[in-house]
Amino acid sequence: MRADAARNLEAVLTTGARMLADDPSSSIGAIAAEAGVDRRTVYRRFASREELLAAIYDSRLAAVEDVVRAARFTETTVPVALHRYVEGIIEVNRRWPVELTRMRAEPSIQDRRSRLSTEVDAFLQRATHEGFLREDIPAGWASRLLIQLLHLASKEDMEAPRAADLLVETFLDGIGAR
Amino acid sequence: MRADAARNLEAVLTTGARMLADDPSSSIGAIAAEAGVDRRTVYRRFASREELLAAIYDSRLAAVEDVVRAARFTETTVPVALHRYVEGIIEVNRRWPVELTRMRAEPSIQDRRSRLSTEVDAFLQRATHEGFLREDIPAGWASRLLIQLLHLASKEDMEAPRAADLLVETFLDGIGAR
DNA sequence: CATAACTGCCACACAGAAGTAGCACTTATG
DNA sequence: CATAAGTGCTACTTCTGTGTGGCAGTTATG
Repeated sequence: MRADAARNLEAVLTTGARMLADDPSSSIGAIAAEAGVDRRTVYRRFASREELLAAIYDSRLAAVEDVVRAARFTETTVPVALHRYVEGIIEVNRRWPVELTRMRAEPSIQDRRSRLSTEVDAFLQRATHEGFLREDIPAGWASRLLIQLLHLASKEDMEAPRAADLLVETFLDGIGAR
Repeated sequence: MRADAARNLEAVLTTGARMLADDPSSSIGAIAAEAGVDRRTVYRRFASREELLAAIYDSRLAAVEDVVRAARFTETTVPVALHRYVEGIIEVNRRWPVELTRMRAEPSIQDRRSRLSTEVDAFLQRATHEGFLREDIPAGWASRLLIQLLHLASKEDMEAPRAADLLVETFLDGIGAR
């Protein structure tokens, strides 16, 4: 692929992610215009709107997979892995702010998604066993809470590392006074 | 208004809220069908799609206003008011699961919305002064965290009071082990 | 039960977006 | 610099959703 074509493709994907996060019904024409490209150019890469969405979602998923791999959930101490994971996901959320829930149906993507959440769940369970998390909370609450906090921290106007610190502190200690 | 007409109107509003929360681009036809009503009936009440959305949003806003009023932010102790507020909003979120962010532009609605968030912010500030919340957190973090936790707890499969307890506990203490 | 209110259905014009086709033009790369 | 890759533009068809009109039929309410 030619270098400029790759640049255009990248622009379409990231711009699309940003616009679709803001308005899920954004038209291909609008996305193309915002990316500085003709509508026809998008259709040369993607046969349909669905394919573009799948490609955007795939980009996000790949980025998340990289973060999970780099976090080394099973090989590092809980605090270190948690910080690496949180900081990484915040950056992914900012670059690929796509609402994951929108992509039901795609079986292959669904599969990768559930594999990731299994890994995170296992990590949280390990954290519980090692005494970092309370044991008297409903099943699933920790993981859903973490996801929600990640959405929140990603939108916060601060550097990813600081946002990650704030998130982890809130996650573990809440914001109640001692 | 005739009683059956009122029932239909109610069905259109609540069904619309539910469907639009799931897919913001739901068509009026789809909403009408799901509500067991003809598409034309919707257009007899609302001149346009925008008006229907505004009416749905207005319903939610009114419900939130009721909850805030009933919470008595300035007249009750912090823990009691917080619990009342949280439990009330969870119920509102379940009956009117509309994404508020979608309604930018409407000036009158925007106004009521900002008034509500001002009241909540003032309450959280009072809670901080009275020693219930930490003082060393960034401005706005507490209120955005609370909103996010409310989304999370509303989707949880448990009675509103239990979900409220879990939320408040997480809000104040986090989920880290002592 | 008479009446007014309300509804369902068929039909229509209109707008916007999806997707497709071909051609002239530009530009990265060997 | 020659060439193949890539792009922009105009135009077209198709489809779906919005919004409107009219009319026959049903139903709540006095």
